[in-house]
Amino acid sequence: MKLVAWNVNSLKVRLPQLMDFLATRQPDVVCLQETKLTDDKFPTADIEAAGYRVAFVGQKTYNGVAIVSRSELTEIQLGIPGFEDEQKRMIAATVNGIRVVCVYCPNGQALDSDKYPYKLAWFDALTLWLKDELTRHSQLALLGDYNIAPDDRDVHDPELWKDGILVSPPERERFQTLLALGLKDSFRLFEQPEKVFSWWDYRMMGFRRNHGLRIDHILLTEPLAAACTSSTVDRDMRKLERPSDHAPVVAEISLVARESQKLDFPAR
DNA sequence: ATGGCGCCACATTGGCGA
Repeated sequence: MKLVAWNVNSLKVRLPQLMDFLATRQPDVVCLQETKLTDDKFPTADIEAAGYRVAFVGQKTYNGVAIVSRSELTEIQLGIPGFEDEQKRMIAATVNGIRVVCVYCPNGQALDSDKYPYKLAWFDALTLWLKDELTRHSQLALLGDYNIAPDDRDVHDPELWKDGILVSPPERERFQTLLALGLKDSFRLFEQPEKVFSWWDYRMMGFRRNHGLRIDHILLTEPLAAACTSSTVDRDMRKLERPSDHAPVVAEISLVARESQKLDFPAR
């Protein structure tokens, strides 16, 4: 089972790339961020014609998230329960027994911006809800654009970014708090090359020079982490004409391993 | 290295992203 998170930076502009991605990569689940579309403009027909189902929630100009899936989507949740928010940044659904949580976490803009405390509060609300959600779902995947580079290994030039937005200690603490819920960073389950990133600035030839950050992540609960066979970044999508500034991140789960896990360690 | 690029909207410039 192939799970993907991709910040498309406008689904209107990137729809042809998404259609090509579905046809060539054959993913099972794709979590999209920054669709930037109101629900009445969402391209449901195109996605269904490609053999996928989709659940979405969006708004004009900013934010917007969606889950594209080969299999049925049930228990769809829009927004973080208990957290009042105009911004459409979270959608969750159950697919093949896996609770899929798709997030577009706030950017924060700058440490002295009003958007920064909002970012921290948003993560706290997400964590509080996930803690509850995890009591009901042993198989949960948290995918999306976290807008946090967890470690200096995830930053092209740690000195340049030191203590700035996306890497500040309070943000990194929020990421660690998610891991402390029992989630694993799928990318770090495997030996990886150095300087693998998921986002590169459009300016200054950021991609060509690999001046990037790893801020898009797929976190997995233990049963899914044990069944995870690979976690990679699909850099080829960043090489296309008119690319998103983010590349898709991909995790593969062995359904056979997942099933044997369930037999070996039944839910308590 | 202040910006640079790309996307969006009550647009032809400014806000925002990261």
